[in-house]
Parts: sequence; C-alpha cells; structure tokens
Amino acid sequence: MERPEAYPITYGVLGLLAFMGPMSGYDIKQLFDHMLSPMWGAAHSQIYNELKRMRELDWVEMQREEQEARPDRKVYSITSTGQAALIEWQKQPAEVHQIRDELLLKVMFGTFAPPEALAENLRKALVEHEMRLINYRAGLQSIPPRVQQGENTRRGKSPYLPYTEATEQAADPFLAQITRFAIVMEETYIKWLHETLEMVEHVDDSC
Amino acid sequence: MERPEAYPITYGVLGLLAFMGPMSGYDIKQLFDHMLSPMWGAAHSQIYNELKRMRELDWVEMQREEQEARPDRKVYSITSTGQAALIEWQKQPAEVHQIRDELLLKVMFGTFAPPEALAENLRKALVEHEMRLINYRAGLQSIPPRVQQGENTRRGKSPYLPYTEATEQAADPFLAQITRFAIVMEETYIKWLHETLEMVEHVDDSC
DNA sequence: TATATCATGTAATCGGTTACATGATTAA
DNA sequence: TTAATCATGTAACCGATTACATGATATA
Repeated sequence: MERPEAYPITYGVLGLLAFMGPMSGYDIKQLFDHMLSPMWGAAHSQIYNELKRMRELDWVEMQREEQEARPDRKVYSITSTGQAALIEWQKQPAEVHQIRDELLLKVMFGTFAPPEALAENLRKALVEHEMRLINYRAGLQSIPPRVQQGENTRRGKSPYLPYTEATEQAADPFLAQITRFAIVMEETYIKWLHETLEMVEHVDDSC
Repeated sequence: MERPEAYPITYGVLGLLAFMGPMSGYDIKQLFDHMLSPMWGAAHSQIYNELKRMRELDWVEMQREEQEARPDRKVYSITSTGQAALIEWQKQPAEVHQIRDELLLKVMFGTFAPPEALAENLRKALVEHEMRLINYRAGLQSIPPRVQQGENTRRGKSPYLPYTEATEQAADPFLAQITRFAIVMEETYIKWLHETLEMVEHVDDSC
C-alpha cells in the first residue's frame, strides 16, 4: 500500500482554511489552539510544514501581504483541488482513537506510588481539566476577531448543508457538537478524578 | 534540561513487570493489549526496544528459558534499581493528556462531508467503541492464564498498600479504577456518537 | 525592565509505526 | 491449506516536539 501524502493534521489545517477562510500560518496556529485543542494539537513549526506540503500538492495557494515594521504575512487559501481533497478525506474511514494518557499509567501502577505523590498528580490533573471545562463552556464557538470571514467561508460555501435562514443564524452544528463532546468528556474525566482522589486519600488514611 | 532516559511507555513495561511478575517480551505485548489498551498502546517492536533500554539502565534483568521446537523465551524481571525508578517516576508530575482523534476532526469539518460518508464513519466508530465497552465490562481484571504470579508480584511486594485480608481478597483497587475509567469514558463517547449520528441523519433528511 | 504578541521559518531529535525477517506448531 | 499462535528481533520511515534563529512593537 502506498503511503498517504497527507495526515490528520494536514486535513486539520486544510479544514480550517475551508471553514474560516484565508489566513496566515500564525492565524492557523491560534485557531488550532482555540478551536481544535479538544481533537488535535500542533506546534507552529508543524503547521508551516503542512502548509508547505499542501502548496506542493496544490491544495492551497499563498498571497503575500506586506506590512510595515513587521514580517510580511503569508495568507493561504484553499484551492478547488484542496476542496476536493477535503471531501475525499471525509469519504475515507477514520483511524480509531488510541488514548495515551500518562496519568492513567500512574494510577494503574498506583500500588508503587507514595500515596501523597499520586494524590498530588491527581489534584494537578483536576485543576487542568477543570480549566479546560471552563474554557469549553465559555464557548469554543466564539471566533477570534483577528480572522475575517472571507467568501470562501463555510456559511456561503458548504456543499452539503442547505442554505436556510436557520443554518445562517445558528452557529455551525458540527462545531457545537464538538464543543459538546469536549464538555461531556471533561465532565466525565473530572468526576472520575474526584472518585480516584477520594480512593487514594482513603488508602492514605488507613495507614 | 536533560532528556529523560525513559518515557511513559518505558514505565508501562516496567510497571507490568512489577505488577505481574517476571515475563517475556511476548507476554508483555499480550498484557499491553489486554490491560493497558485504555491508557497506552505499543507495537511489539517497541516493547523489545524498551526492554533493551531498561537492561542498559539495570532496571530489569533477563534469564533465558530454553524450549524445544520453539524460540527460547527471554524472561525479564524487575531489579531493585527498577523498583526505585518506578517509585521515582510516580513522584514526577505527569504530562497532561492531549487527544488526537481523527473522527473528531471529521465531525468538526462535517460541513464538507457527504452526509452518508460521515454517518458511515460514525457508525463504524460506534461498533468499535461498543466492542471496547463490552470488553471492559467483561473484566479487564481477569489475568490471562499464561502469566504466572511470581514472588515479585504486587500482592506480596506493594510498598504502599497495607497487607490486609481485604486487599488480599479484593482485586487491585487501582486496576478496578482504571477499568471504571475505561467504562465511563466509553459510555460517554458512545452516547455522544449516538447524538451526533442522529444529528447527521436529520441533516440528511432535510435535503 | 521584562515579558507577551506578531510573524515565519529551519534543524535536530526521537517516539512510535510499519515493514522486513525467520520458522515451527496448531487449529479451522 | 490457510491462518493464527508462539517467539524475537532489525531497519526504515516519519509525525511531532523542542530548540534555534530573528526582530519589531506594545503592555505590565
């Protein structure tokens, strides 16, 4: 079997360009951190790599935007080839998710942990996940002001959502559903962390 | 800062040796697939790499077990240096979990998906996650018969769990808690998949 | 004064996956 | 007869992270 020329992260960047309209690598990094953090993470260096890859594939094109006293912005937009690639990707089966959570390993081997050390790790995770939950609840939907909606934007160009006043008014239902995912998963995780912390603290007591 | 000489996967293998007693690389791979799948995955090649790494660190030692008509088994056991490393790891802060789920990317950019393609992916994920749930419910606890419990096993060697009849009788509480994690997360995921599938099918109807 | 933001890239490293390699036994 | 299981490893590749590199402006 041939190696694929693109990867999930590639389509993450491509999807953002299709969804939000033309923007720079820097903008994409911001959006990745704000919108895609519950699904996929990326360092800025990787985003620039993917943009390079996609230019070679003719999935995106670049226009230089000159600025005084700052480095020029390179604004990328999706091409029709890119649009087709995005749809093609949607037709392919998705790789099933594999968790890689170090905290779970530490809990699994909790027998070998000083209880206070494990409790400390659980509390740290609680803080982190509660912060995430707050952020998701505050609304992943709100689009950062920097990125303008161009004519390539989802609202005018979606090939599959019918154009009605309802869909025009409402926030994107898929984005809403992703936000919901992030929220319910964080809630479940947090509840479990509380349970686990209680368990660890009880073991601590009985010593 | 220095690069660490070991990684989560390293401690996954080390933890299994501490928890279950001495075993071969092949056994470890089986256990990884059966016990650690909700936390971390590993190819067999990587497990052999980690064993090599840990031998160099003196965290494990190897004894050859000769067999007729089959390749010799190399049985690894944790050393006292390894025990110390495992405890040291528990004292270090854990990296916070980052999700990388391709299906979520596809849902996020669902506007660009032919509805039937997205629905198909959601149904495939439902089957997969429901199978996982069944497996987790059936009991991750049940230890495969191949691996014997040696004297290095958790029940006799846990430095932090007091030796009582209660803990002796009960399954390991940490393992139970991991099983619980796997179950509640799968349940939440599945519920969300149903919701999302319904949404996608309704959009489909309105066309 | 010092950190954060804006803005784009390259280089080095490495964990993790896939493919390659071998070969006997056993169950469908 | 085909595939799975037992059993261990090496080699190639690559996605992803970290560090290196530059430099102006604005805010604390």
